[in-house]
Amino acid sequence: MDARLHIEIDPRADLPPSEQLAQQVRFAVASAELRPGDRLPSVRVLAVEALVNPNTVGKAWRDLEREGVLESRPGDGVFVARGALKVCVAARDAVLRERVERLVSDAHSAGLSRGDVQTWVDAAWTRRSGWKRAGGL
Amino acid sequence: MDARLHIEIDPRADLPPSEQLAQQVRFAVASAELRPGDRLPSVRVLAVEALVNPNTVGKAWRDLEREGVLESRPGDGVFVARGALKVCVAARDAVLRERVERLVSDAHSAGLSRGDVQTWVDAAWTRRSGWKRAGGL
DNA sequence: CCGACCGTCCTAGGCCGATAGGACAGTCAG
DNA sequence: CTGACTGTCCTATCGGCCTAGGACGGTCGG
Repeated sequence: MDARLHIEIDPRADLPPSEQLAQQVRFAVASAELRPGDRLPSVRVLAVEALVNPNTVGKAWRDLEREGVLESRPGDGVFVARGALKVCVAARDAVLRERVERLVSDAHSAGLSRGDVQTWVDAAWTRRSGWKRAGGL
Repeated sequence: MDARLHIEIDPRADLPPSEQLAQQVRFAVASAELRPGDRLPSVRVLAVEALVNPNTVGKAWRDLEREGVLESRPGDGVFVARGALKVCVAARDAVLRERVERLVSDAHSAGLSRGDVQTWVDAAWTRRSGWKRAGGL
């Protein structure tokens, strides 16, 4: 039931730490790495691991609760909510499609060809998953 | 010689306005839309068009000058520097490859397949450039 | 020379988010 | 009950970045 998730926060990234935290949870739920009923690390424990302030973790948890991803039981812990998977899959698709959109838009206006981007995506994917066939998960 | 570039700033984006400004100039140079010797709009004029503060434009111009992209001639204007193209192409590739890397990394950890991303990229590109062949510009 | 434009610089303020540190109540094992 | 844990809340404070407004000197056409 207890989830051990390897959170990695980059304080210098474009997104604020609390949002990085929330997104990593959303993605973990969407990929079924986190499942409804799982208990997340406590605010203070995760704050130490992720090298952020407990309030920052609390903000992420609160945001996710408002989205229906988490369920908070004060005095007990925070848990992945029942309808979380559907919410997170939708959020994941929206976020990543938007990023693809902006990437392509910028690449296009910067003078890159379609093939350049395709090649880079392919190379990055291969580098990450070795030589497995397309159709991961 | 005078460059008319359509700058679009989103004050709510992840990147601060001055950085959006700088990147749009870098990309315009990389795509040869802006060429060495071209004069850029004055700080105050562009500030009005982009709906930002003149100081914000000034900061972007200053950053780009430090990179060797622009050349500032006080009392006259700012111009695209001689070695700008090489610098901007390198910067463009670095920035966009990094974004591809993070996109693929996130998509992978979020449970998406390689085909999902490839399809999205392809669709986005086609939507943008109609049905032209690969190898745009 | 003069005036309009240019980039640069400086001070002050506001906004947003993370940080620091503490206080509170609920839950649960011993 | 006690103590250790849980989430929540509140008040500063700090930092980055944009905003506001003004002042300075250089450049150039008339």
